[in-house]
Amino acid sequence: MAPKVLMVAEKPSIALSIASVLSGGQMSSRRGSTEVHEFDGNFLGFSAQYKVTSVIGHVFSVDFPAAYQNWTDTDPLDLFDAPIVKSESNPKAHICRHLSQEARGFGHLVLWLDCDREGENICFEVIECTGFHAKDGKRVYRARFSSVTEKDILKAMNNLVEPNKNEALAVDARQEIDLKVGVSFTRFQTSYFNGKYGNLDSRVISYGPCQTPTLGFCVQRHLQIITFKPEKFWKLHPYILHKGYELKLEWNRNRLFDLDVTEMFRNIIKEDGILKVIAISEKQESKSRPAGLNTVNLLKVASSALGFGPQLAMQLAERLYTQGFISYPRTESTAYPPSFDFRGTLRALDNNPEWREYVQELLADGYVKPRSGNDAGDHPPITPMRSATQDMLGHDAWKLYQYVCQHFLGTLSPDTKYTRVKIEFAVAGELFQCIGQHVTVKGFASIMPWLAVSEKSLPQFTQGEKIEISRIEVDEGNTAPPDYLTESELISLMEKNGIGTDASIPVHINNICERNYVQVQAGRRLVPTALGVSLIRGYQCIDPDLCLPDIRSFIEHQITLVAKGQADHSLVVEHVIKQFKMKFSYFVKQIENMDALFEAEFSPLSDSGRFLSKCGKCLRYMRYISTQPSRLYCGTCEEIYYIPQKGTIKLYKELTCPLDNFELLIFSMPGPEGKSFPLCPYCYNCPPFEGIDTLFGATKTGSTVKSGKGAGMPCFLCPHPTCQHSMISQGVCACPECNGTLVLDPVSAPKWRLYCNMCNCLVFLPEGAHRISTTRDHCPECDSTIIEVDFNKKTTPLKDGATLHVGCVLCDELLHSLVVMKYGRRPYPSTLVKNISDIALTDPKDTQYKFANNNIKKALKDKR
DNA sequence: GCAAGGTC
Repeated sequence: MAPKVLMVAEKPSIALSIASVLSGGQMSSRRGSTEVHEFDGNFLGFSAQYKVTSVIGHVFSVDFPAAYQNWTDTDPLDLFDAPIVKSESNPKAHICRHLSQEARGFGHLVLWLDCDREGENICFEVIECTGFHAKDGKRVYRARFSSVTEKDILKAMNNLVEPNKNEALAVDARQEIDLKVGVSFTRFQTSYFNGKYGNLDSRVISYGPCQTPTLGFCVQRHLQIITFKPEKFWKLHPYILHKGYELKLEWNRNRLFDLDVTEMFRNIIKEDGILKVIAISEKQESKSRPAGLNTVNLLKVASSALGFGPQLAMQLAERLYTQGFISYPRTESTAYPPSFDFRGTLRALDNNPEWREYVQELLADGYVKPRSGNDAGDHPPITPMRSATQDMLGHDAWKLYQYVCQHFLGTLSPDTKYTRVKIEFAVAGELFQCIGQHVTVKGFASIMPWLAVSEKSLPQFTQGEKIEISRIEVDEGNTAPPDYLTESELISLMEKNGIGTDASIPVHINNICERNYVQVQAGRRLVPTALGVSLIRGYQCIDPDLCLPDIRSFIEHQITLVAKGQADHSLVVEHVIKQFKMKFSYFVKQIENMDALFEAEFSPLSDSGRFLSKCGKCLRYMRYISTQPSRLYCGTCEEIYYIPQKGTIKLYKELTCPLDNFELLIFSMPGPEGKSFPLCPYCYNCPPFEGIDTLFGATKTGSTVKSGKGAGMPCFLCPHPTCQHSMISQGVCACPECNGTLVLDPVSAPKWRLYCNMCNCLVFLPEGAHRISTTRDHCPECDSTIIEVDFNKKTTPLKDGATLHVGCVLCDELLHSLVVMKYGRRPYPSTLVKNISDIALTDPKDTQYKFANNNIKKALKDKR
C-alpha cells in the first residue's frame, strides 16, 4: 500500500509553498480550519499520497486551572506552586480537531514547523493533536530547512531528522516561568494599588519580564533627563578668507568649560594672527549600501521616518503581504538567499512611474551584488513583489511600500563614494582643522536621498602656506541632556538586550502604552507617565533586578540549558520559580517603599470624590463629584466645571485640549444606543468660539466659571480647524433628519457608528471593522468627509482579502450598501431632551444653536 | 482583569 504522508507547517503560507514545490504545482487544495493541499509523489523511494496543511502558530497556551482564576480568593504567592494547564490558544479555529481528522489513516507525519525553539515546541503540539506518539508503526519526521526555497525544501525532504524534545521542553519551561512570574506580580500590584488610589489611570498594573525592562529603558532615560545639570562651555572658531571662501575652523580641543582659559587662548591666537597649514590629507571614503531589510529594521524606519508605531507598521506590512505587494514581512534575515531572483524583482518595478528610470538603469548597467548580511535561517529579507501606486494602497500603506522598494533598490546599488579632505592648521601652538567632502559616486543615496553624504567644498591649500585669521569667534553653549527615547532607539535597545522577538517587540511597546506607563509624544518619543516612573523607581528601591534587562537574559540562559540537554526541564523550572518566589515574597514585604512613591503622586480612594482629570491651568488633578449635579472641582483654582448628567464619565486616554490644556473626558450616555463623545471640561463650560453658548446636556444651576456665558460645547460642536477631536475633524456629513452634523463616535469600536450632534439620528457603519477614521479629504460629489475603513481580515467584503477601503459613506457604492441608518426613538435623558427640544420646537433659525451650527458649517467650508 | 510567544 502506498505510504500516506501528512505534513504540517507553522502557517498557511508555508504549507502552500511546500506543497507547491513538492508537487511541482500539481496539487489540489481544499479549505478546512486551515487549507489542505493534496498530491501524489515519492516518499523514501515509494510512491506516496501527500497531504500538506498547517497550524496557525502555537496550538496551545498555558494558564492556571479554574480554581486559581479568582483574584480575591487566590493568594498570588500560591501561584508559584500552582499546577498549570494547556488549552487551545484559539478554540474557535479548532486546529486540534483539524489535525486529528487529517491524520486519520496516515502513517507518516513530517513536521515543517519554523526551525527555531518555538517551532520545535509546536512540533510536539502537533504530535499531540495527531495522536502519532501513541500508536505503533507511525513515523514522525522533522524537516530542517533554512529558507522556504525549492532547493532548501528538497534538501530538507532528503535529510529528515527527529524533532528535538529538549528544545521543545525549553519553551515549556519559559511558558511556565513567564506565566507564574507575570501573573503573580501583576495581580498583587494591581490589587494593592488599585484598591488604594482613585486616580490610577490603568485598569491593570502589570508586571512582566519583557514589558517591565522595556518600561525600565524609558524611565532610565527620563531620570537621566530630569537629573541632568547643564554646564556652560566655550568653543574657539577662527575664520579665514581664502580664495573667495570664508571658512570657519574647528578647534582640536573642541570645547573648554572655563571662560577665562578660553579667553586666554583667544588672546594668544589673536596676537599671533597667522595660521600655518601643517598637513593636508585626502582619503577615499565610502558609505555602505544597506543589507536586506528585516522586520526590526523596517519597524525602526517606520517609527523614526514615517511616524508609524510598530503595531500599525506591522498591520500595514501584513496587508501589503497578503495582497501580494511585498514578501513575507516577519523575518530576522538581512541576507538574500543565493537563488534570489533580483532581475525578476527589478522587472516587477520597471513600469512604476516612481522608480522606472532608476530600475531601468540598474537593469541595463547591471546591478551590484548585495551585501552578505545575516542569514537567520528564516525568511528572505522583505522585498517588493509587484508594482503598486499610491491610489492602490492608501496613504499609509503606500509610504511603507515605498520604503520597502527604495530599500530593495538601495541594496542593489553601489556604495556611496566620496573624498574627504582634511586641512590642519597651527597657530600659537594650537591646532585647528577644516574638512571638505566631495561625492564621487552617489550610489544608493540616489534612491535613498536622506542617507546622502553632504557636499562641502574647500579651496586649494598648500603645505606650509600661511594665512591670516580674519576674525575669531567664541561660541558659548550649554551641555544638554539626551532627549527622550525614540521608539526606534527603544527597539534597538530591546533587540540588543534580547527583550522580545521581532514579532513580540511591538506588543511589548504597545503594552506599556496601553497600560499608561508611557506616552508617545512628538517624533515618536516615549515619555513615561507618573505611574510608569513610580513603578520603576519602586522596583529600583526594592529589588532593581525586577526591572533590569538581565531578568530576561537570566531566564533565557536557564532554559538554554534545557534546550541543550545540559539540565533537566523540571529541575530548571523548579529552581527558577523558587528564586522568583523569594523575590516575590520580599517585594510584598517591601511594598511600602514603592507605595511611598505612589502616595506622592496619586490620591487615596478614601478622600471624597475621586481624582479624574488634570486642570489645564494648574495641571493638578481635579476631583470628580458624582453626586448630582455631577461636576469637577479643581481644589487649587477653586473652580467648578459642570459636565453632562446621567451618564458615565471617564478620562479620554490622557489627551488634552489644544486650546486650554485641560485633559479630555469621554462621556457616554446610558443604554446600547447612547452616544459617546469627548469633551474638554473648560470648553464645555466656557465655549471659546462665538455663538456656541447654548447648553448641551449640562445643568444650569449657576455657573461658577466667571467668563461663562453659559455652557455646552462638547468636542462634537467645536469648530477648531485642526484638533483631531473637533467637529471639523470628526464630522462626516449633514444629518438627514435635522440641521445637525453626523459625527464619528470615536470609541464605538467594534460597532462603529456616526451620530448626529443635534438629534437622535444614528448611522451604523460596517460592524467589526478594525479601525474607522475620518480623513482630511472631501467627496467631490456631495462634500462629505471621506472616511477610511480598515476591515477585519476575516470578514472583509473586499476582493483578495484586501482590508483598506477609502470612500464617502453616501456616494461610495460599497460603503453605502454597508451603512444602516436609524432614527433613535428613545428620548435622551431629561436634561438633554429639554435642551434639544427647546431648539427643535422653536424655529431653529432663531436659536443661538443654529447660529453656532452655521458657524461650524462655515468653518467646515473654510477648512477646504 | 494577569505573561510571552506564535500567527491571524
